[in-house]
Amino acid sequence: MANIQEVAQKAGVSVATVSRVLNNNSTVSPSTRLKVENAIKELNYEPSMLGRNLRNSESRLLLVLIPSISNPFYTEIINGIQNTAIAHHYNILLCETNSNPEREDIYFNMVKNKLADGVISMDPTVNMQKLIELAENHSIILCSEYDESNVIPYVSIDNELAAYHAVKHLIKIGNEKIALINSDEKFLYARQRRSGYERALAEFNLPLRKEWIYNTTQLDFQDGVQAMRMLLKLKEKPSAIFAVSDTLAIGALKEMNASGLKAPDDIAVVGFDNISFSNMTNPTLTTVAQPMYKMGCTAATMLINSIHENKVESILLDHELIIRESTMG
Amino acid sequence: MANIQEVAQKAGVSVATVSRVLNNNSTVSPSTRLKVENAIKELNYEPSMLGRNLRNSESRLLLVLIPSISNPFYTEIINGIQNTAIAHHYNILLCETNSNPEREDIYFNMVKNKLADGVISMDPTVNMQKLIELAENHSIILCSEYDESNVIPYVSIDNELAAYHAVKHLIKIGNEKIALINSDEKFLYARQRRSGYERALAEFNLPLRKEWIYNTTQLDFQDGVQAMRMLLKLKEKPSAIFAVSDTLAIGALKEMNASGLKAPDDIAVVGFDNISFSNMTNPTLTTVAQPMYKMGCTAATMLINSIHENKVESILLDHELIIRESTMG
DNA sequence: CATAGTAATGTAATCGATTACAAAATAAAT
DNA sequence: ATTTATTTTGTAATCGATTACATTACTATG
Repeated sequence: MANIQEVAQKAGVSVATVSRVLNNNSTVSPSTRLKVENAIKELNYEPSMLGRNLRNSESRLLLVLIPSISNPFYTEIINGIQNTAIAHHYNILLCETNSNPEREDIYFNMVKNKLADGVISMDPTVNMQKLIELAENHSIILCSEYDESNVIPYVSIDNELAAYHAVKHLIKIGNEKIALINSDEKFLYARQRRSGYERALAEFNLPLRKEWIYNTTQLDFQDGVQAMRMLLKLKEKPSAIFAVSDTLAIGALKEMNASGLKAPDDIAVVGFDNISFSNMTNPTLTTVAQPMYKMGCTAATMLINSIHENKVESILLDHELIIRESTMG
Repeated sequence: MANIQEVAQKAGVSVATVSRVLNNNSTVSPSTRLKVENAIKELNYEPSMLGRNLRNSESRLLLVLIPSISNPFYTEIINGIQNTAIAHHYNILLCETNSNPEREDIYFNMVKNKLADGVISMDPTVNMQKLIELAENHSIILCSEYDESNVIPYVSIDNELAAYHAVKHLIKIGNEKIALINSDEKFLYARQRRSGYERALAEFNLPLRKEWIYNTTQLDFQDGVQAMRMLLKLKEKPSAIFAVSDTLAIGALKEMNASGLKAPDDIAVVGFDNISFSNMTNPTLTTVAQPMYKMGCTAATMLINSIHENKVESILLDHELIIRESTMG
């Protein structure tokens, strides 16, 4: 691959002139511009981003941290991020951390090393301490997951309110014994959603029974299966279930099926996230939809603003309850 | 962020010495090494990859092209790629092309621009012409998808044989009227799987009826729903279905459910890919599993070998038929 | 025609690292 | 003590671009 020197030589001009043509900056006479353009074509020249980035000390690359690409929840968010980034001439680098701190470090280093201009983190297991440290010198946005200290700008939804709405819906359709399948409450969203669940119960004077709250370690289908298995063993079984993730809810439905139970007649189920599978289950799953695409766009816009040294404010977007068969009689 | 000059100054040595400590290359005396290491710590210095990469003209970044991260099929492959890459001190850049040629161009340019050292393409819609052109000067591996011309090394499975096995299984359990839900046959794998389907039918002297072959445009659930809807409208309905993707098969199951039909009693169904959700459906889905993790590892190993100028041969890995409820009486 | 003013191009420093080669410091041998 | 060999360190070129500043080539004006 040719470099700028060779192009300059072939065109019979200096490297500066070639660079000017490349960036169509200052005034280059039409005739020399043509000469340079021809030389570029002939040599099949492509400017090296390494050289350019080193000089400009920017990479126009954005890091997007996700714990696992297998979680369909991230799909639309990433689309939003990507479209927005590309519109601003940035590219994104999808980084799957698998919640592995070492892998996380690799990506943090890319930012420190100027190989990326900023980070959007969607990893709830991210080392917040390190991230905050990184945020002192670099642009970082939290998306969907965030930190209460509000040191790092975030975009998310009101998890407490969303959970409240979901549970209220279950109550409205006649349920009084409502279980919660929650993830590990070390995560902020898990604590917030539990709090919304509790608020709804309290508001209608329904009992809050701790055996109806099951915490999973992961968010896989299998965890939902396991949770439901436990709940069905109870003497007093719940009549409805709010799961904080569609994957858990789908696992729960699967286990109900295996036990010959039907939603919503035997047990009504509400999930969270509106992943594409949630419309493929039998019955289809009632769920809370987050404005994922918009969330992605917003996160990207915030990050790019932050990179350009603009002040950035955290944002909470609206959610929506999508009622399907698993809560419709 | 400090640079190597400042470290050198603080340590009272030359930049060369600092660089030597960084790469713990040649012999640096223990005492100066200590001085340098202290300076590095004090200044919180991290070497700039831009400078290093420019000088070494490598980025140690691998591009992984996928059409869409929403397809769960890629999950394990990517894990394999990532683990192998990291073991060799490479990082991967996940690139979602959305089958958009412009986006594809962006990523191709990153390679031409030395911002990435090589590419693993898993995008069946990739512009093969351009890719082959790129392969003249750069390291490229095709994974799962490939090109018959064999100009670019690939790792895949024997699609014809896998389809043959799947259909033979349907025949063995007593089906004679077997439909094929195939994707667009512009894709090589689609042609190969159809060919395996036809071979199995021919071997058992079963009729090959063109109304039992349905081609979808995409691989979404909805396409499977649509396909099944058409097949159920036929005067003579098939008794079994081989779908070339689990997503299609799951859509088909969904539509059967909606019509009050049960697998396998009314219609047996076999999918392809063994995505995690295929074990969550009701009934669970019989499917052809590809050794996805291994495929990813192999692809990464091949690419890294190729980057290091080693000769690389294409490889076909073994598949496995996983029999579940959708074909078990 | 001389000269000022503007447009076009070139020169060379710079970004932050690596490394061949040169030079200095130290150790070993006579 | 001098020479030689070896270890350690420094100097400066290099990777491929951008850009401030200098210089040259035009144009216009009196």
